[in-house]
Amino acid sequence: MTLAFLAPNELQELLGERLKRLRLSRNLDQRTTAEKAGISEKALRNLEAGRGSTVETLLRVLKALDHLQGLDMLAPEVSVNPLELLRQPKPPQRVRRPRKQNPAS
Amino acid sequence: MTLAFLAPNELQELLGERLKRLRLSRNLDQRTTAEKAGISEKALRNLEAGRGSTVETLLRVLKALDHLQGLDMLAPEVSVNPLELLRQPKPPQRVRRPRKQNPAS
DNA sequence: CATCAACCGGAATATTTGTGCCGTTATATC
DNA sequence: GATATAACGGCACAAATATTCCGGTTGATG
Repeated sequence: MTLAFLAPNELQELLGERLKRLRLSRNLDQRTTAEKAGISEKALRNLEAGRGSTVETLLRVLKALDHLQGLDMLAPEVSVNPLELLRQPKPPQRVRRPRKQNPAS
Repeated sequence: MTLAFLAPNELQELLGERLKRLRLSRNLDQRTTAEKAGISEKALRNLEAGRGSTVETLLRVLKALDHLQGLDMLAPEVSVNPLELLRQPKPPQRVRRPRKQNPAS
């Protein structure tokens, strides 16, 4: 809940700190981690400092830290609810907003 | 385990698909989601298509979808193990690799 | 089956991030 | 303490992403 009150760059910093702790717990230094991830040391430093990164950099680092399972929680894979499956043959591909009403007629 | 075999851009696509499903389950369209996140619709489309995004864009969208809790699983906050706390006053800030040996002497 | 809006992707430009290199800081060990 | 080196931050340039605008496609609904 407390996370919801943080600004985007504060969230980035928080994420960076946690990734750094994760790396340290794996007993890896920035050099070998960056090398394993296929990115530059500077990109890793920027990520850990919350200074801005790409999603690709983030995923590469997670993979290098053997922590890709975190993805499942970020956005869980579909659970095929057997009950819903009978009533909705195809899940909605798009959202429908209520039609605009004629103001006065 | 199966995630570990995917290439970075495949991971990005997978993440994008899941985020899109998450948005649809919230019954939100791209326009209002992007607006709520403070980004352009195109940036959201690129994210959902796994076409490359920044960490900031990702975090903004997660926040707009009320799914910041996913961060905890991505990189969990420190659990202050009371036992370790006694023996390690300060957690290591850096990793130490074995010292270079003198080849022959 | 016609309609309307949600969704999509391309192009041009602005902004941000990555890379490589550097000197500096600081921390774990001797 | 002295030392080795992991970690840090700045800068210039290359590369990637964001924004804006656009026309086209498609799926949910009347």
